[in-house]
Amino acid sequence: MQAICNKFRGKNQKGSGSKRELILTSAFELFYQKGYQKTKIQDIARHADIGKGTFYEYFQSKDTLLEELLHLKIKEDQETLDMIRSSLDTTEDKIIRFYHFERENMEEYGPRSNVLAQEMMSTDFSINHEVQGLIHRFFQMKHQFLQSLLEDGIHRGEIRNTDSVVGATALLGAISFYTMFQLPAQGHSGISPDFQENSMARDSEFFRILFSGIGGVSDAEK
Amino acid sequence: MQAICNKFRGKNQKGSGSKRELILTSAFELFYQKGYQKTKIQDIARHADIGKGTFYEYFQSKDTLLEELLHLKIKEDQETLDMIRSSLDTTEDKIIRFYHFERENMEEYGPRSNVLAQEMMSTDFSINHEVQGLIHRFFQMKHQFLQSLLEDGIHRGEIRNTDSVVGATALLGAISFYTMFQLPAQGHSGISPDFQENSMARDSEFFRILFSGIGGVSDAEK
Amino acid sequence: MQAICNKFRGKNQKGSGSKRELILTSAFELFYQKGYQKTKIQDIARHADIGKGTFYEYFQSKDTLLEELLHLKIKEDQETLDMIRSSLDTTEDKIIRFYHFERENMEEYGPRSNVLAQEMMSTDFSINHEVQGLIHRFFQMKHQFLQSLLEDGIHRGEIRNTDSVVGATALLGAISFYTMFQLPAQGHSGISPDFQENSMARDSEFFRILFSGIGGVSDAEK
Amino acid sequence: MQAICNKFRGKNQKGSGSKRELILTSAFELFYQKGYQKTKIQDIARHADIGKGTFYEYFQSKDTLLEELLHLKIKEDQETLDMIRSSLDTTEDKIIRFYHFERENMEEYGPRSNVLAQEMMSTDFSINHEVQGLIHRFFQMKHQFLQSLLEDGIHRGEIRNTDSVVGATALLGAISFYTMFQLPAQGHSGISPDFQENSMARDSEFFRILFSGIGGVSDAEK
DNA sequence: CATGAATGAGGCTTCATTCAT
DNA sequence: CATGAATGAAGCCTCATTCAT
Repeated sequence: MQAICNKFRGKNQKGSGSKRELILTSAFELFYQKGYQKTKIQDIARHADIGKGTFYEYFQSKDTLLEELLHLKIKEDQETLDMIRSSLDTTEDKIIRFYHFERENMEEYGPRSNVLAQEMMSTDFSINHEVQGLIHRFFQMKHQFLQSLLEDGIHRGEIRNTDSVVGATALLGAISFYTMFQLPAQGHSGISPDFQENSMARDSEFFRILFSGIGGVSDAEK
Repeated sequence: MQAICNKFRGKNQKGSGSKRELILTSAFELFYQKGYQKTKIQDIARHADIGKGTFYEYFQSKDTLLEELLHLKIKEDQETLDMIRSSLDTTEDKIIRFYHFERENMEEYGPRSNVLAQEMMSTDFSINHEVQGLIHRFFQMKHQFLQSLLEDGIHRGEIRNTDSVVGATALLGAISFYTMFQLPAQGHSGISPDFQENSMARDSEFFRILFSGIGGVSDAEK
Repeated sequence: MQAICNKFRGKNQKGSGSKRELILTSAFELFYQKGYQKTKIQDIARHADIGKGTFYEYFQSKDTLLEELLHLKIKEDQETLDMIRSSLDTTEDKIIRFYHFERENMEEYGPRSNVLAQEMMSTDFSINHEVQGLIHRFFQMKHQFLQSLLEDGIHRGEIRNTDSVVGATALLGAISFYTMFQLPAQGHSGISPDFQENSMARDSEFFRILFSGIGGVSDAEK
Repeated sequence: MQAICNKFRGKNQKGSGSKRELILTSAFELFYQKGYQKTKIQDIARHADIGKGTFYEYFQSKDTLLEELLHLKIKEDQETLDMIRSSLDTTEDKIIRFYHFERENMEEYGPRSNVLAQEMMSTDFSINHEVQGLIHRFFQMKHQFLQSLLEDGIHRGEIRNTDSVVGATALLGAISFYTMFQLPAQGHSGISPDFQENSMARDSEFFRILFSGIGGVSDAEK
């Protein structure tokens, strides 16, 4: 997300872009922390240490900012996902990398266990249709990434022959929640107290579940 | 949700309770459909066919209403989950029943692919700390349900010996997303066009993935 | 203008209409006195002795209010003009009545020598196209009234055979300015100090000019 | 208006004056086209092809600019009017020349049927008292010009013996409106569709009305 | 109890003006 | 002199909440 400004520019761009980037970063962080609605322009300005009016030198509106933020995030994430997809790793490793990608995303912003994605699903976001579509695209992107991963894996024999659409959905959900529950909710202990430690071992366990399911011992083990 | 009022009463309860129940139901439905922020008191009043002032005869504030709604929902869901848990079904069937429970929840309200749960995660909800806690409890409840299901299943040998915390998280995420993506997003085709048909077959596939994972063919199959 | 509320109702109308009328009257008065732009919603609210929010109970926006005000004014004026036109008076008397109508209009509102009409011509008004059109209609109405008066007068032999379009324009301008300059500008003496007295005699002189022009003695007088 | 800067200098004058003049011209043009309120400092700067800050090198404020613009316009117009007044033409010709002067004024700026004068009457202009007075003086100047023309004409026997104050008012109004209605309103057909053609013949008719009035046939014609 | 008219705090946005470069 | 990025006062509008009937 640091490179945001080098990748995308709205119509309002000014000289250096450093302040524009500052606003983007501040806004993104606050949206993660407090949500879109509760983040006031004033908050963004204060956080970026600029005047309220300055915001509007760089962005047409709060809505426009969100739009751009989503565009950027989608573009950026898409690139990362493409890189993972085209790597030479096994399907399993690619999925693990996706998980780490999600996790870094989450850790980078805000102390709350809140995913922008989750928030985006909120219909409170449906201020304009443009944003609605972007949010949709955001999910679709991740879903399609996993889907293509599965299809490729199936083709290569690394993945059991499953419905890739269903599989991608399950994977996305499992990974999203697993990621989300790692961060402690603000002021409340996490979903489970145990979640704060042993992350390495727990991650292994998580992947084992993803790949082998929770089902009873396989016939082979008998 | 129809039975909400018979199960729980806030401090404000008045005589009949029927109007109170009407408000609760209306609010719940609208929150599902449009989100908390975008649902105005006026909307609730209109939907319940009462005056705006009447709302405040039964609830101290919009926040209070949400609090109570969550309390009720938690209580109600808790009861349902307890019933499932104490049934004589196999662990697998219990999980399937949980999925159907989630799905009914989703289908009952609103045309949008919006889960109150998802929305609740949104920090836009965090108007007061009380609500924050409730939202947390809401997730924790489902998580703990699945966790105990897993532990019980492991004990009974129906479930592979897994970390129940991690497993419950993965299950909850997978089921939540799978449920969520079944409903078409407003104005946008669902996450995948294929998702609109063959629900029976797809569900089977989904559960197969949950139980057997996506991993390659087991040794036994060789 | 007093009867405004009985003649026209926007979509927002509430019960009695008396408060709505109060707002309309207050706004109309303030627009006359201070102009549209300089009149703040707060001003209207204070003048009508209501809360700022109350304004929006009765009108969708400041723009909408202006629109309605123009609609009303046009409707009302149109009726008055129709009444004058269809009366049995001579054309000359009808024109005199039109002058008095304009003058009453002016005296009714505000201490300033400002005509809503003049103000309306200001492109500052061009907030939306709807309003633009209304302002245009406003002038057109008066112009057409005078035009039809002239045509009728010519037909009846009371008026010299003139181009009615040109004649109506000249009449409208002369009457508007003559009316306008009667009221002292705020803080400045009127256009001419003499304008404050002898209004009867001056009016006669004005009409003599309208009917006989300023040209030299007619041949008949020689 | 091109000669504006050579004729008048405010307190802020700097070296060359050419940039100052540029700003004045740009501002004047834009005020005519869009109105004072809707013309932003940014617009003026862009139109004059200078930086926004540069504006403030030459003028203390937007208000000050308007003040000066009015001062200049008054001075310039005054000179033109003095020239007309002191010419050897007949009174009738002088009035015709005044009309053409007004008309050129109008045609020179902007496509809108908007007279700065009209706009000036708008109290939206009354940002400070100084400006109010200037606007008043602006009208008074034209009024006095016509008044002195009439008095002179009466003295010379070219004009019927009329009240010169009233006569000047009627003339100013008639000429102003006749001028104004020649230009089509933005987006709306002019006050009358016929107004777009035959300007020569129409002008003659207009002056005939001014000089002979609209009254019935004179006795002599009988 | 029921109502809805009234309210004003609070949010987004505009734009004249300042000031560091 | 020239610039334009930065600013914040001020305006419009929303909506949760109150209160008189």
